[in-house]
Amino acid sequence: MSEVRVRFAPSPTGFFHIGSARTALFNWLYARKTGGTFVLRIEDTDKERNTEEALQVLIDGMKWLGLDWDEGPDKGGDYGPYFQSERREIYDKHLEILRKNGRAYDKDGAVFFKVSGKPQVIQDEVRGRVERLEEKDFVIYRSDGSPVFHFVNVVDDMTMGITHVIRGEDHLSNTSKHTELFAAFDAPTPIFAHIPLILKQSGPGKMSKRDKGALIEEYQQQNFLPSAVRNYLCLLGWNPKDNREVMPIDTIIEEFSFSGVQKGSAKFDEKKMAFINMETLRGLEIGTFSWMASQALANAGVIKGGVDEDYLQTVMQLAQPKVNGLDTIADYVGYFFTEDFSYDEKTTGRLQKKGNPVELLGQVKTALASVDDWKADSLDAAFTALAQAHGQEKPFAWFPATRWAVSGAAGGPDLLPLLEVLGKDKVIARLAKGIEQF
RNA sequence: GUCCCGUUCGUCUAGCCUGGUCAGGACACAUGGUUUUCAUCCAUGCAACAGGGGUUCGAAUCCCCUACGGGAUGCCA
Repeated sequence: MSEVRVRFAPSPTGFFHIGSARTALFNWLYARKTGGTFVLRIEDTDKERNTEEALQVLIDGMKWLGLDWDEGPDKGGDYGPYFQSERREIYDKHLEILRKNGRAYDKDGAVFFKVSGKPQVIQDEVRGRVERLEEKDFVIYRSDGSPVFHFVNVVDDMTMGITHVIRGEDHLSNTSKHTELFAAFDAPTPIFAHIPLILKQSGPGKMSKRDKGALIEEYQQQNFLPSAVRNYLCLLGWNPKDNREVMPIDTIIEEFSFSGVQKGSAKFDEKKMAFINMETLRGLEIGTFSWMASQALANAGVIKGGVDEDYLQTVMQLAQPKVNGLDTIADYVGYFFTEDFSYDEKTTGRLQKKGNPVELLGQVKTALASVDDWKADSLDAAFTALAQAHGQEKPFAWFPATRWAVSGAAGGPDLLPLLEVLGKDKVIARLAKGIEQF
């Protein structure tokens, strides 16, 4: 373990915002890169909003993204408690220090902090030297007796031995308040790194919880790969300075540095997110892919109960190179697992316009019924023989109707392997069912 | 209003520190190809240094100004 101690200090609001998630991620990356400690501290001072469920959303999201913490809720640690609501004694003790220093005074029923009047110099790891004068004394305890954010934040960072404060740029202007406080406690100032904000993809301003893609819960629900979401989030505001984009997390940890962090804020791009997700999906081991796909299929109600592992994996071998997301996998390969699939009406109409599907399907059914060695090669031979019997070189004329009859769709995996995997009985039965549709 | 931060293709960005490359890559988009089909794949194309002034033989790169965007200026966090 190195000396580095970083923290993520969210306040549980009932949702996990993408911007918060990225702040957590950058802290986590830095901790893992340096062999330091990643602390999760819960800023649950707002009694009204802080429910058990709200905390759970946060914890689920963190776990889903694979951002494990070394100290915090469920983990404990030597610097607890890790809930601000349980640290009141510590705050009050520190208020007394400031009072003794002559840096805190009462006014209008509240407690004010007396600023030094000196410009605060922040050596920011991302932005370089930033200088700002904190002009006015500010409130550290409200008239209702509760301590305010700036005060508790500094006291917590100080007492928890935080060495690096990595947070959103919206806190850059607040930093002069914080350095004033650290100095007043005669405590060393942590190293700051202010990371850019994530802006909404269209229109002005930062992502708000109402924007599409703003909440980690959405990605969980839509069966995005957590590693892909995490990868994309890394790329929003950081890059390894070469052209690599889709990378394993170990590589990102290895390459991560503040010099690679962007100064300007970045717009969220759902298309790129989807692309990274697809790329990540393609790179999965077939076993992993099959397992995840089966979860998605089960959620969609396509799979009920157990499925034969070998069959599942064979189907997924066809699907993996072509599918672009797990949220649509049920549409793409659902018919492999259930007879309860629907025929695409547009395709039905198109087939009727183009020729006589009933006749075509009847011919295919007869041709395939006599195939005993049910392999793609033999099926190819049977189709070719059928074509040649009708004076055609290639059997392409029979393909669209066949695909439609067995899958209900106009597109999908390669037809012959598809038929092979589906098996003779199902194919013959579905050809018959297809004929009845007209 | 004041203070702080920022600004390269539509988007994410490389290049800037240590001036000299047709300003590179990716997503998106367009066209063509492959494919029975398709959500894949391949090829090609489109497209940017916010504006103005300096410094310099030469500026995306260094300096200044302006504009625009964001943040702070709360007894919110």
